[in-house]
Amino acid sequence: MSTAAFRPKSDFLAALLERGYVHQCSDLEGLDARAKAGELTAYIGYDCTAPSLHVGHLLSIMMLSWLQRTGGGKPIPLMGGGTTRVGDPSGKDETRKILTIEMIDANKAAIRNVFSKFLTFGAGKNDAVMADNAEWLTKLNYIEFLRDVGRHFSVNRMMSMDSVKLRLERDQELSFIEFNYMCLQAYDFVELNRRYGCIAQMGGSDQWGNIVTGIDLGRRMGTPQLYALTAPLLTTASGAKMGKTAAGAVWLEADMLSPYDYWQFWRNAEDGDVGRFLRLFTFLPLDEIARLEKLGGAEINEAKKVLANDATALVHGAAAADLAAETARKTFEEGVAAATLPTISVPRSELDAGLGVLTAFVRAGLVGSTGEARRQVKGGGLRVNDQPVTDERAALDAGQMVDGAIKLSLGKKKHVLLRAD
RNA sequence: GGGGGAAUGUCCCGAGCGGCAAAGGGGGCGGACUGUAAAUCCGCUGGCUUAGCCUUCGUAGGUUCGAGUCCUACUUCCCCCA
Repeated sequence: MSTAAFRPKSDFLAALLERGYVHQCSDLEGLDARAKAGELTAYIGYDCTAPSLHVGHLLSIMMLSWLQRTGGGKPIPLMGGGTTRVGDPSGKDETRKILTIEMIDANKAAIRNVFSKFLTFGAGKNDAVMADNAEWLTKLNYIEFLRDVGRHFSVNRMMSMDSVKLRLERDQELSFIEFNYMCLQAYDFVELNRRYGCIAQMGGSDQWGNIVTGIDLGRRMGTPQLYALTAPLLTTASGAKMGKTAAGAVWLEADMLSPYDYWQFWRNAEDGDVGRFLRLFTFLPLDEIARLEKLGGAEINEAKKVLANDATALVHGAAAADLAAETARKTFEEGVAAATLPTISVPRSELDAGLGVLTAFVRAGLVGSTGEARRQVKGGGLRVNDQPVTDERAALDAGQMVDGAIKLSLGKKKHVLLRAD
């Protein structure tokens, strides 16, 4: 369906469309009417494959938040406590490793708390509800499930779905357990409708097939009309997948990625992405965003700071965002070591004995091995207290401490303070 | 069941006459230029106590002074025939 010509009547869809959250929708008008009436209960499912969500998930969390703050209805984040045990084959060319149930439960527990920063939970009409499909999926009886639910699935149609077709065309293995994933996800939709009157599922564009399968199952099993809404896959202006680097994903949990590094991630956004990111990842009014987006040349950096501050405040709180901004200002604009940079400590005795520079950088986690440290020295990438390291045999000692710490830097952006204890 | 092919630097893709720490990409990291951006150019991209040593080419053996390369068995994947 074309989204361009559509004129939404609900604040919810208006916000989503204006800000660029919508990729595909099964029925914009129908969804719009329900949101206008404030009756749109919608869910998004989250896999429990890692102990933290990352920026890729943020887009969908924002959608749930918009649903609540525009009064369009009730958001339901669904933990995939059950479906993660099976594994989603969508967009994967290989069978995913099966996680142990203990790992899944641990991940689930870690993931849950992010949502409290974006949603208000409770029993009220617009209050969010946390669900977990392990609650119903693990209790299913195989025979009953096949009779009640399985008979509604057409294998012929499932074979034609992208996620399945891709594997078959490439002659890659698609195990039975994965083939069942979409049945379970479809059943989730029906179950959430029964439990909470949920009528819409949102998600990334890769989830379209799974969502539509759920709608179809709902029709056959007698639910009211269900709706699908997907968000675009995010890439940076230069075409790279967003939020994934070799160093790791941009996690939302502070113990997986510090608020300072999270702030830096947004601060380093490409020029061409700033406007889009402001619309998608902050709640700033659109006219304000339009003003920031127009800044040219070096002034765009002001917009990037706003982006970094707001995006960090949403996930880690305003205080952490301010601290990160202040640390960055001192580090980059004044060249002073701020006290809040990531810190490591070494025993005082070790420092007094003279700690090798290479070892120090490895300890700080800035490089992976002394070999890498050597190479960085040759390339001029390492600095101690802002002085380039030229001699790889040099040693650090207490005499180099400035305000009780030695500042180690890799490149221009990565800094760690070394303290003695 | 029969026949043929494949597995390479623990990010990915991919070359590799028996002398190999192993071509080339992509990605990543660093440098220069800038604005903590992009683009461009340059360097790096197994480990260590670095004139040297150690460990890597699906697994296990074998031939050889020497094996990613040859032989045998096994594992996994793909193709063709039944």
